[in-house]
Amino acid sequence: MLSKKTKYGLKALTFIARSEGDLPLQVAEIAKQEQIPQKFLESILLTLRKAGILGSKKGKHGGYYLRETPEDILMTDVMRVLEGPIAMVPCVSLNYYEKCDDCVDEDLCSVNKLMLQVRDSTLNVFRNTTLADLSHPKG
Amino acid sequence: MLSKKTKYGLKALTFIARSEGDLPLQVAEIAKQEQIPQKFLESILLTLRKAGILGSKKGKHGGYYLRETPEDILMTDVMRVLEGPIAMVPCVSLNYYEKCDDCVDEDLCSVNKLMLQVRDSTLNVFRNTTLADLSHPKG
DNA sequence: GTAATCCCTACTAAATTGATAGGATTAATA
DNA sequence: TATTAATCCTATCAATTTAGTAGGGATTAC
Repeated sequence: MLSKKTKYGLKALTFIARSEGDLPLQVAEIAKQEQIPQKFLESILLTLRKAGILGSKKGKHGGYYLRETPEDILMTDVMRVLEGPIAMVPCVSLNYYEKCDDCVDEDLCSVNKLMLQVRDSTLNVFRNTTLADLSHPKG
Repeated sequence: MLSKKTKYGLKALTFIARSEGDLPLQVAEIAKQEQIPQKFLESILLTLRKAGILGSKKGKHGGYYLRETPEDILMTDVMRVLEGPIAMVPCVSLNYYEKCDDCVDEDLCSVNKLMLQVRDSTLNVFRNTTLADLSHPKG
């Protein structure tokens, strides 16, 4: 299951991408429009900012904005920040590889074999989808 | 993350497929060979039996066996039984569709748009992978 | 200097996961 | 028929994760 965190994060990013003004958008505004608990959203946007996807401005009239144009924001990056590793098992993870302690030979492991394919196909989707793709009515 | 249940289930199925004798295999044997807690594995194999993927024989010299040949056991079925719906959100699920209560228009929803693609690509893998594929040394 | 806004830490309730425990039921066989 | 070996079933439990809440600190516009 997709976590609410990821779901809210994606919705918020899309909302910001669609607004595309010069002014930063406030958490309160996004939370209201997208029906997301404000405090929860706050922590999510903070994560996205720390990851370099969002920028922020503090104080009055502050808020969040995209660091790059939607066309340049890939889902690989967004999903890794929000949902964690794309691989479903560490032994097929590109960025967080870890050998299973119980696994004698990865080439013989059915879990490895299957999840490798799933990872590749999922990665293929994320690598070819930008925030712009998600923000347009059709596409 | 893939659950241990699914991981163990896949390993057990592969083990049974590779053994391919006439005799049913006992939980204790599989658990020992695959390093799986026996009681946990018991409940997993029971689930697979109730789903029609495994058959069982009770009593002395009993055990579990495949109901079909490995070539005919699709990962779509196995994964649905072990891990649940393949879709990461109910609104893109084929078998368990549910509309999001907060979502005004699915065609405009970025989460829907992205997860639909992920579901399709994952489903494509599962539909084209059989237990036989996972059981052979190469493939 | 005040109001608005992000920033940060800590806490918590509920759900899920990964088991374990104990025994009921069934079947082979001596 | 008694024994043994297996599946079957229910209940319980600890640890972890998820989804949030609470409260305030820091910063900036005006």
